[in-house]
Amino acid sequence: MLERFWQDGIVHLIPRERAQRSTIDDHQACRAAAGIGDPARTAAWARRFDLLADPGRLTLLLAIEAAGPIAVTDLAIATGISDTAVSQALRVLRTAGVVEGRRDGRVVRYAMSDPEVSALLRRIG
Amino acid sequence: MLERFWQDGIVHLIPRERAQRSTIDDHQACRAAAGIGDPARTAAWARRFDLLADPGRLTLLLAIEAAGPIAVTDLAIATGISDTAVSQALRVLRTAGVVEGRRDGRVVRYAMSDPEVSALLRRIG
DNA sequence: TGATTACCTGCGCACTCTTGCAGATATCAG
DNA sequence: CTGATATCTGCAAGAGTGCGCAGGTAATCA
Repeated sequence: MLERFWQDGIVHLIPRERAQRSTIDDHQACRAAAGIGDPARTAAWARRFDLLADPGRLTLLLAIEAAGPIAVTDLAIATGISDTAVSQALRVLRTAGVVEGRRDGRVVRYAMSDPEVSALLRRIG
Repeated sequence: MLERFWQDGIVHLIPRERAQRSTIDDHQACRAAAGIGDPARTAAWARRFDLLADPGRLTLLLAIEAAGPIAVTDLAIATGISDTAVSQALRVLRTAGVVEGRRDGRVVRYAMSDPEVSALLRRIG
């Protein structure tokens, strides 16, 4: 949470304790601080990117995005990843709320459940 | 590199060695395989996401995207990250080709150098 | 030249994450 | 019930990573 305060007649966004050391360029430092935005929002996006950062998970997500609700076995065959690794990856993605699985007899079919991630995947696909 | 081949009169995209185990749904497995696309492309995106996955680096990138060419010291002050950590993060980003620094006297100003990442940052900002 | 500023880098610690193996659970077929 | 299929889950190994500390380099100023 950055607090606004005045200094030299200009609104600054840098907390006082950090501003003690002289900046190279006040204006740019303030624009940078403004560009960061809400730390919680940044953390949430970092978490999303972290989920997409593993080649195996990214491949699985691209497959799920393309093939809609799809069984674990079919994902393993389509991607060439061992079914154990697929199951582990899906657990991580499920816990994070990025995918969700629905049981149908012996089969569990997975689909995307985070619209932001879906949009991101369509953008890079 | 997936190869197309015929089976049961339908074009499949699953390599033969994986297709030995029976699929739950052939059609969906093939759509999934098609959705994966080029593995090299997927790996490149996974690498990009990995760079964005660290909260510190993501914060720095948002700051750089917002404030254009900006000095290391100003980045440290604006983000509240130690200058050592900023320098380390910038080295990683520089090596990956996401940012580039230009020297101006004692100061090195950093700017974005990967349009894809820039677009991504503007999208979430 | 010597001091200061701005930035970079090697090292080491602590932490996290992915994966394979082995075993457990759940559902269906006979 | 028995066996087979589909999926899930602990555990341990191995690799990778971010950060602080201390020290190094480059450029400016007195």
